[in-house]
Amino acid sequence: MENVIRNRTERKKEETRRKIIAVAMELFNERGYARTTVDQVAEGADVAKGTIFNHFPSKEAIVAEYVRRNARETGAEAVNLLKELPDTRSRLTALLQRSLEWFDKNLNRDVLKVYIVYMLQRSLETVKNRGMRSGFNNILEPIVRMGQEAGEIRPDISAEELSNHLEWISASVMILWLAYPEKPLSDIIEREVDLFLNGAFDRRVHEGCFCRVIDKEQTAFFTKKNGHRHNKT
Amino acid sequence: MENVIRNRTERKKEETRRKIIAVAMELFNERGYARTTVDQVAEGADVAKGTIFNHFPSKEAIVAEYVRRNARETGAEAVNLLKELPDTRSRLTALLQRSLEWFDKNLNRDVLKVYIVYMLQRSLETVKNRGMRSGFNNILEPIVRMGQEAGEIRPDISAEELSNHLEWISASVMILWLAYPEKPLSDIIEREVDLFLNGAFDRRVHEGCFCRVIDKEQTAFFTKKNGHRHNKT
DNA sequence: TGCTAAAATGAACTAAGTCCAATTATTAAC
DNA sequence: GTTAATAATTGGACTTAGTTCATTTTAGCA
Repeated sequence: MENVIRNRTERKKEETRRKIIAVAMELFNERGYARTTVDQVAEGADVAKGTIFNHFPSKEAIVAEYVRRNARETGAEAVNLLKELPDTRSRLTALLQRSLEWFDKNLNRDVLKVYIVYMLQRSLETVKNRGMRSGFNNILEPIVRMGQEAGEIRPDISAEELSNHLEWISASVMILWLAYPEKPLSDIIEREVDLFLNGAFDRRVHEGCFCRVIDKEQTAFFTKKNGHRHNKT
Repeated sequence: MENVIRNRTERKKEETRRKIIAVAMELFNERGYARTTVDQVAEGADVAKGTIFNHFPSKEAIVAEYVRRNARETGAEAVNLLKELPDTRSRLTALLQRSLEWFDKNLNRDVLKVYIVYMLQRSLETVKNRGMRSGFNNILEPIVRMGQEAGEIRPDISAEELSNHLEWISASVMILWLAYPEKPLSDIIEREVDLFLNGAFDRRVHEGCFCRVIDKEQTAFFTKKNGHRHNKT
C-alpha cells in the first residue's frame, strides 16, 4: 500500500527525492559534506532549494535517508541471515561487522560523522516513538527478542529497552572505530559485544561455574526447568 | 599556574566570558534556547557578536562551558564523596543521580537536550584526546579504576575504554529520563547500571554462585517492573 | 474541458557562524 | 613617561542553512 508507487504524481515525487539524494551523496562523498552547499545540490539536481527542504527537514536528513533506504532494501535479508547464526553474540557481531563495512564502503568519514550525530540527535526525540526509529534499531530488537526466547538474554528488561541500550553501544563502536582506524574493526566489535553480554563485573573467579559463551541448549533447558521465578505475564 | 588569573588582561577576559555565560544561560532558561538569538545574548552582555564567537566556537558551547565550570567546582568534592561508598554499583548510581538532579535544577529541558547532543558530537572528535574530555568522563574513569583495583571490575578492558563505554550508557540514561519524565529517575539509573555491570546474559540459573551480583532488593525491583512494562501494549 | 489538490518555484527573510581590517586596552621595555 | 609589541574587542560585510509564503506548475479526476 505504501511501498507501491501509485500514480504519476507519486512517481515524480519519488523521482525528485531520488535525484536529490543521488546528487547530494555524490557531492558529499566527493568534496566533503561541509564544503557542499545545499544550493549546489539544488543546482545539480535541477530543483529549487525550497524543494529540497520540502522533502528533507535538513541537510543531514538527506544522508540519513540514503542510509535508511539502503537498510530497508537489505534489512529483511539481513534478519534472515542472522536467524541462521547460533547465538546472540554471533548475531550482534555479524550485524555490526556488516553494517560498518557498508558504511566504510559507502560513506566518507566526515559524512559518516554527520550521520552518527544526526541519528543520536533524532533518537533524543524518538525514543518513545517506535515508528520513527532508525533502521538499525529495527534489526537490533528482533535479535534481542530471539535471544530472550532462547533463554539466553535476561527477560527482566524488555527487548525494546535492551535494543535501545544496544543502539548506544553501537554508536560507541562506530566512534571507537572512527577514532582508532588502525585497530582491527573486529577487535572493537568483539570487545563491545562482550561487554554488552557479560557486563563489566570481573567474573574470572567464577569461570568454573559460568562459561562466557553459554551453550544455547543447556541454557534453554535450565530456563525452561527452573527459570520461572519471575513469572512472566 | 594555569588556574590563577595572572593580570588585568586575563581578569578582563575572564570577566567577559563569565558575563556572556551568565546572560546566555539566563536567557536560554527563561525564553528557551531556540528562541534566544546570539545577538540578544551579545546585547545583554554588552559585547559584540564577534566577541562571543571569539570565546565560544558555537552557541551550544556556551551551555557546555557552563556545565563544565560547575563540574570543575564540584568535581573534586564529588570524587571524595564517591570514595566513601562501598562498591562500584553504588558509586555509579550516586554519581548519575547527583548529576541528573543537578541538570534538572539548572537546565531547562530543551537546553539539556542541546547540551547532550553537543557533548556526544564532541566526543566524536575527542575520544582519543584525553585532555579534551567532558568533565563527566573525568569522574567516571576514577570510579572504574577503583573498581578494578578492588577486583570488582574486569581488568581485561582498560579503565579508559570502560569509562568511555560508560559515558554512552550515561547518555542513554539521560535520554530515557527525558523521554519518560513520569518514570522515577532512580529506576532508570539502577537498571542501566545493572546492565552495565551484569550484562545482558540471563544469569538467573546461576544466581547461587553470584552472590555479589544480585541482592534481594534488586530482584524485587526487576519483578515489580517486569509486570508493568511487558503488559503495556 | 475545467476543477481540485498536490508539488514545485522564487524571492525575501532570519539567524548562526566566518572573516578581516581597524581600534582599543594592557604589558613590558627603554 | 613614551613607545613598541601584543592581545582583546569591535563592527560590518559575507556565507550558508533553514523558513515562509504567495504564485505557478502539474497531475488526477469527473
